[in-house]
Amino acid sequence: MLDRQKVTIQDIADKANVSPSTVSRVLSGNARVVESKQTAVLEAIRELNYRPNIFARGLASGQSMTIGVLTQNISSPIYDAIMWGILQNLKGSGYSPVFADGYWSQEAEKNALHILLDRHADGLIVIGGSSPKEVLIETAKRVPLVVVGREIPEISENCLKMDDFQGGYLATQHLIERGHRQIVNITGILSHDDAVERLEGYKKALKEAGLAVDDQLIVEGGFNEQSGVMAINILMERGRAFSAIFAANDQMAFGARLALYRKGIRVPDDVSIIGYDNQPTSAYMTPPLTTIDQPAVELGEAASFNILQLIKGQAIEKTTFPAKIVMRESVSRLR
Amino acid sequence: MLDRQKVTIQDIADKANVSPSTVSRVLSGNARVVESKQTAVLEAIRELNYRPNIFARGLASGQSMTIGVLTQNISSPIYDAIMWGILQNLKGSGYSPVFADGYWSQEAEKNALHILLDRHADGLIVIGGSSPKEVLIETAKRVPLVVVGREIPEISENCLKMDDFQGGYLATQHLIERGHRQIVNITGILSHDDAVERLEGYKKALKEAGLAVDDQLIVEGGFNEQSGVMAINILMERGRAFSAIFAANDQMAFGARLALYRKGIRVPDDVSIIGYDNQPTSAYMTPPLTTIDQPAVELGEAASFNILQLIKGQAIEKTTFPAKIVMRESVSRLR
DNA sequence: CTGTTAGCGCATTCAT
DNA sequence: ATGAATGCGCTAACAG
Repeated sequence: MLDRQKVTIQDIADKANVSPSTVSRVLSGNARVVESKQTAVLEAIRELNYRPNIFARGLASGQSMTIGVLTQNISSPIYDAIMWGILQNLKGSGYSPVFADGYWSQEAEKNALHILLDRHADGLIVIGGSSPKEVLIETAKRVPLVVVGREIPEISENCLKMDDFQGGYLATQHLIERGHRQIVNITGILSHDDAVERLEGYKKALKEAGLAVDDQLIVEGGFNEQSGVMAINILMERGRAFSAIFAANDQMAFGARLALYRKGIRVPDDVSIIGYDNQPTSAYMTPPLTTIDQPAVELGEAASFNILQLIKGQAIEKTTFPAKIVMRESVSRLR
Repeated sequence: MLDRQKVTIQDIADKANVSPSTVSRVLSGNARVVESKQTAVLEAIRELNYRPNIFARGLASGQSMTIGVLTQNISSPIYDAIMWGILQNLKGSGYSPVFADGYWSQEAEKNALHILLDRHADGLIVIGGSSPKEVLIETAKRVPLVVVGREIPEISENCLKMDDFQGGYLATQHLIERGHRQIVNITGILSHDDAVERLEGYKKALKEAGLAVDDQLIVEGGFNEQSGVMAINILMERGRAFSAIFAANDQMAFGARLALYRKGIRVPDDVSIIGYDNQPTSAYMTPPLTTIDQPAVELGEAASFNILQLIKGQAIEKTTFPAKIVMRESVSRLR
């Protein structure tokens, strides 16, 4: 055992000729301390390079001053944007984020949730995921919770989400309006609510336009580029003709686009594509991709703002993030 | 303050008719306990759904049972792969990883390091980064440390890295061998050692072949796709002709490729590209990209293996990861 | 405003 | 093999 953390609050107290409590007070800022002692303590802290022991602090106060963030895949661009938003708003709040990754697996996600709970996170931000809603409802009773990207009626106030159904609807409608009738849907992981909703939106738009929902034109993807590529292969094998694709996120849209490109199929001349998320990278990188806007950074900011409010015991107001199409040139009009 | 964590070790002791010490013993497994009491305790734990308080445990034991991982950008594919390797090896070790992100900024990185230290991580894995080496040397004295992707002579045993110089050299040599003489280098962030080394390797290969190093053909990138795109724009403005590009990572190679594509320049027919990292996504997604292999998962596995060894006070053996070219069809032979 | 006291929940002596 | 006692470093009443 290394003996770093040798200097304790008592050492500071001694050096500054005050009691430990006084040191604690200037540290927390919860009570007034005479100027002279204040500076003496601060000076001692600096000289001795004192760092509070978070274990002792957590044990005594019951708070960890951390916000647990449960994600599905830390290294996905959309999560990156959300996390960025979270960080921005947490800065200066005194709380630090602690991340745990669900790796798109329900088992790992459960485990990650436990880790966060065990670490006594003062608040929890759950981004998407496939945790049974009962688990989240139960969790919400024990600790301030904000769920991003899912709508759970029982704890609706804790949820922050875009209208995925509407997004899927708009995307599909956009294609229909442009004359497309054989429209593919590359869905997300269907154990995730948002994926299902986007699919339902797609179906609704078709039905509303009097078009049949053709299962052969629906392929379940995995929210990553590879699955977009594979989806095209699957579609080719099925042999159904199509003139447009609605992919449930930009990464899959991107994969699909590349797969088409390799087969010599042009976008949007031969096939139109619309994605989802409006990821900066997609926007900037790919040949222009029409997509549905997912205000990820804003979602993240709202999430951390809300969790802070909840921790402070203050009310939160429900913000809604409407679905919105961002048009670029990956959809063409059919004649 | 919520009163979750109501059930303590004392509750278990009471229910199982033993002393708290005994409960602690079965929990840690550090001492023999009679079978009957053992099962009684386990039963009580299960029934009361007991979870140890990590603060109390950390305070009493001085250990956190966590490994701090300092990254530069959690959401970068290469870090993702490294982290995956780390996770694999940590599983079942009793240690959990805790992540902190340096966001490619020295300031944020310093902060992240402090966070990890404050959390009393029992070991630290620092992936790349731009922390002054003095800081790392000092840190290594206080806590078991493994540095991935940097070579620091003073703590060489703690370092785990590929030969970036050799990688840059090989990549450039490969292009030269194929007849290219005007070779662009889109470098990484030059405050990072690995970026500098790849650049130096590039220069060495040029000189060795009797080619001049032309500053106009060198562009500093940011290790992401966007900077690859921008690099091409910058090059176009400069107006220097070139027939090949060596990009210091696959993401930038990818960006460069797209930028070229948009300008109607074909790869590899008009311009050859070689990347760095051999990222699965690149390999799978982009039109084949010749690249330098970066065994990220293996690096991650080695890192966590080593950190575990260090914590146990056991010796580690120095593994070397040689640079290796992975050839696909993004480099053509010039006639 | 400040010092004193008493735990927070657990691991770890030390006895037995 | 097991219980009792002690303390990890800090915060939060409680007095003054």
